[in-house]
Amino acid sequence: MRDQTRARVVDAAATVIRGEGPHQVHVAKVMAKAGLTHGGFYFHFDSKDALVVAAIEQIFHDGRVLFERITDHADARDALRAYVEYYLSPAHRDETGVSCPLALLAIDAPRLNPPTRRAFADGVDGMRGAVAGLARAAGLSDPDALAASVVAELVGTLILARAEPDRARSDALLAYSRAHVLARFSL
Amino acid sequence: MRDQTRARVVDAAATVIRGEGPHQVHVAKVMAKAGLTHGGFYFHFDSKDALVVAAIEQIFHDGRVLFERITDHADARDALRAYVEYYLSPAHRDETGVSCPLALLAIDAPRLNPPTRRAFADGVDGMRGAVAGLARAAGLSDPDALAASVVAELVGTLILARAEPDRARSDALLAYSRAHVLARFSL
DNA sequence: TGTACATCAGTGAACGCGCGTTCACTGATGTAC
DNA sequence: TGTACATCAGTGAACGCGCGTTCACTGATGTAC
Repeated sequence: MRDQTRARVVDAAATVIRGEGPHQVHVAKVMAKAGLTHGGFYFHFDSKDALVVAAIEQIFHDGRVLFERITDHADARDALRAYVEYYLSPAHRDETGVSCPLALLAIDAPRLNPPTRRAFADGVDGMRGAVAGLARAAGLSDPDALAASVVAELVGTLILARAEPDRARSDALLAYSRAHVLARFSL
Repeated sequence: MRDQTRARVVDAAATVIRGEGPHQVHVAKVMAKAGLTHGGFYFHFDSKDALVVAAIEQIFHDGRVLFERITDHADARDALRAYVEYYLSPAHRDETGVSCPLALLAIDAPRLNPPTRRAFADGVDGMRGAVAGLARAAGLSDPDALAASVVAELVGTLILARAEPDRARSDALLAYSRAHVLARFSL
């Protein structure tokens, strides 16, 4: 019961962060989203910051699960293609639920409190490592550097596509980077 | 006198946004930074949001001036090279003053209030247009699409380089993207 | 040139509200005997 | 099996502080005559 309630609160906070950013996490709002009153909050968390840390870890966890589901192919080249095509799709750009943590949090990362920042840095390492692993399995040269550079390109494109108010131009931005990244992966 | 004071307040707000993000702009703090008391704030601005809009416009203006200074070369290829090399330099990553507005604000853009969001979208258009102009002058094919894609790559790399706590790894990230972007510009 | 008045560019106190945190209390569930 | 008590998982009121906004006021400067 206790663990389930806590998980509901963390999920509610993660939803707020995804939709409105980390500084819009407010105790009473998140507790209400979870169907509770704010008074019981400190039975589950030491502070609001502790909740934010837990929610960001949850966001990275959800991101990893999504990544594994999308890249679940026997062939590493198929996995890379599926990943890039999903990452730079209009569906991913418009997704309000589980999505890439980096595109949600990267600019705020240097300003977050130390434990939150560590949770972020660990998440980025995991992401880059996973892409590098696929690149290595696909026989591409210098997979670590390639993965780091491509991840930066994917994240930048997704962020700017979400910032572009004109839908057609946003779609074009995604399409161009998609073709370019696939070429970099020799796909 | 009035205009000078207002400009000081806007600059103070821009400094706060650059260092701490748009949601850290507080009337009393910004006025104190400008050497004033908070009571006089509404003599210069209609609301706090109006100040944020003005500060973001200032940030884009400063960014354009910086861009023009760096790309002030007779040859378009020299200008592109200078731009990319500065953009992806450790100095730019560590710069706390005037810097690229996109790398500071892009994730927050969709959540800003409408006038602020418009100021952001106009700024992005100006940036992409400037890079596309240089690409066209350098004789590169499909300059608009190339500019859009490269800007996304630059922004993504700078954001992630700033988020990476390990300095050596951050430097490596910049170096790899630098080489890659210069190659895309045939430089 | 001097006087009266208006406007400018602020100051500093106060208000009201939101939000993080605390705390006394409560009904439901678990445990001892 | 029933009774007494402890613990769990919350509720709801209250506190204190920060922050956006308002307002009465003030000394300095500008303008009319």
